[in-house]
Amino acid sequence: MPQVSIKDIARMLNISVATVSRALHDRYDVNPETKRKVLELAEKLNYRPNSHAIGLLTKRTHTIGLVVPEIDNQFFSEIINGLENVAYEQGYNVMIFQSQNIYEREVKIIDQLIGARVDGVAISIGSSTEDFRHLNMLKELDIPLAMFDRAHDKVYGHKIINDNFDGGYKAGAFLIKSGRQRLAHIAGPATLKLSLLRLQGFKAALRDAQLELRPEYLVHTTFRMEDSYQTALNLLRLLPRPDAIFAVSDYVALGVLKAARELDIKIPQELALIGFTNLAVGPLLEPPLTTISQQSYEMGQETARILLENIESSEEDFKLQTRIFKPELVIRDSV
Amino acid sequence: MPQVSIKDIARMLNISVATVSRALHDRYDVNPETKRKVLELAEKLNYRPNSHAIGLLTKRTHTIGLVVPEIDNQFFSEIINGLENVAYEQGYNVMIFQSQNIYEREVKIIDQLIGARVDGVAISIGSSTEDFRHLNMLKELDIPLAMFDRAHDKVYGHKIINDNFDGGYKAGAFLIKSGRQRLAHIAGPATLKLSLLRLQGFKAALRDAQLELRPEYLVHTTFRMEDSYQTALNLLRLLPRPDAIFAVSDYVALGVLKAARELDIKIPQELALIGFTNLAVGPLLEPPLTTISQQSYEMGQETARILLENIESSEEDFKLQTRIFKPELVIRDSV
DNA sequence: TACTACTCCGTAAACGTTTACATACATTTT
DNA sequence: AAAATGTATGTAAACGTTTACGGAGTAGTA
Repeated sequence: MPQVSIKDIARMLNISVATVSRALHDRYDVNPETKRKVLELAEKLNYRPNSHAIGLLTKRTHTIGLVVPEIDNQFFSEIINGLENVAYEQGYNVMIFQSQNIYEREVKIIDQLIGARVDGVAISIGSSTEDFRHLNMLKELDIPLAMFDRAHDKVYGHKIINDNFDGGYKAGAFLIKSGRQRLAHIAGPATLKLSLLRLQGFKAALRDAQLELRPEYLVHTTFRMEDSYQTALNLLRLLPRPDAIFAVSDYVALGVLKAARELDIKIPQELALIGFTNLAVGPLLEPPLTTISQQSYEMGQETARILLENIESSEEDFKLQTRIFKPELVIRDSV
Repeated sequence: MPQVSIKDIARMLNISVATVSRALHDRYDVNPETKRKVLELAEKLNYRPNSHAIGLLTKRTHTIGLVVPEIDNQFFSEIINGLENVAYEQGYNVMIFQSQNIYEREVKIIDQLIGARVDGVAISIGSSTEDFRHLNMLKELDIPLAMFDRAHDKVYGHKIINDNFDGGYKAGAFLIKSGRQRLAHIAGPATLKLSLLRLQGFKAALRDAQLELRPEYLVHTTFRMEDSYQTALNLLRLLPRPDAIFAVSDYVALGVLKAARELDIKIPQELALIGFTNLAVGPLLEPPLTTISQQSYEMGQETARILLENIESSEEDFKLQTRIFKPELVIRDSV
């Protein structure tokens, strides 16, 4: 059974497609009796308007494209939730895509979103992306763009980000305050600005306490737990061993936790550990994880709000917005 | 700058749209020189084919719709990953939607997917869904449907599920084997078949050991940790207290863990705990969680394979497939 | 009567793309 | 010389929908 169109309904009722369209949209100039018949038949035949036809004609799809590096990461899935809920309330669909941090995939996704003529794009840029032409193309095509969490200055778009320097500083300061001396940092990919900012904040905290970050205590990893586990193992085998680790994210902290357990290192007695993100599992770990919180759900909401405001605004050049969330220290038992 | 179309290119080169289309598709009957010009201009103007126009004309969108109850649940996000990777390899896009377990949302999502003329739909049915007309409508419209994890017999579609009875049985048998007597079960929503099957399997294991499930030791909850935490608190305050809990999912087990910690109940000494799913955080908990594993990533892959095979098959009535994954016991320290 | 006003509906164009068919010219074959 | 073949391109229809415009019919008004 092929899907019914407005034409089919028109033919069956011996009226024109225009009348059917008007009836379905509850327009004023259509006979109540005709309208009734149309609505009844549409219902009976399970008519659903073809969004491609509408998109083609109106150039509005009421769809926003969402690109995240990976979906099986609670931080991003919470952002998705916040973003989707706001979009949903305003009658927009969200198409979610994952770049898997692969540059080529990201480019292809953007191409598809352009092809699908989405009304706007929200993205958290992948860690391997160093060429931003695909993103700046959106500006040329008048497609509003919002970057959340992972933004880049070379890209024209709104930014919804964390004060990562501040978060890094807070982490460092708290570790120092707890009496630790040999502070280490497992940083994120160097391509990400947030990695650098958290590192800089962390360094600043050390500097303010007249401490220095030993080069061998600074290592980089990806956000995947498997990687960070290996990295942590290496770090914890150094002599002298660090007595505190600031992990660039809670996922990385999970890797440290695993490595510490394997090496039989007691947390927080022998090693203080602080993460970043504030995942929901944090309080359930042993020990419950001290961390720097990011308001992921709220970031998602805010991203949607800014993007939708831009989309619905008729102004030629809508002003670029930057929204910076303040990270907060969440004290539990791992420090 | 509006987006360029094939018409614009045709006008600028003083040729017809047909020629442009042929050039872009690398057809045989087009002058190499013309082709070169077209490709160059298309590149220069950032031409991207309008997928709505193509979808409208060809009735094929190379898109599959994916509906999950919630995305911030590692089980589902791993399924998404498996599914998306397979789809991606075969040149299909995946549009991801969440129903939030809200029936009305699920219906609306299906309507949208029909409107978007997706080539196929994969869904894990929401826990509040009891009317399946929206799903069976897909059959009438010749849109292939695959249900994963949460399927229903009244719906016409492929099934990619777990042997939940077997999983429940294995959980019960293992708890009994470890010497526990007062077994309790925190079950999932009664609307879900998987809840009932896990429960039945669990009961069967008890029966085979001449044990009975005391009515007050059987409680229901949702899959949200907050709910299960409350439920677990109540359960653990009963007298006599259960000495073993089979949680319908790892998320629920996290709630139990939290409740047990709050009531200062030692696991596994005073309480054995077994979950279901095998989340990635399981080994990192204290104690590491014993659980029944579901092969989420593989389930996602299999769902995509079956669905795509159906889509690409030209057969009028492609035979319905059922794929049952065997759950396995993952022994850690919580029992 | 002749006008206006209103109600209801149809016509047709447009969105961007693909493709069957037709056409025009050039080249080869008989 | 005429016919056949080949090459490169154009024409036009189709997909499903919305909407500006116009027209027909009816009813009310001057």
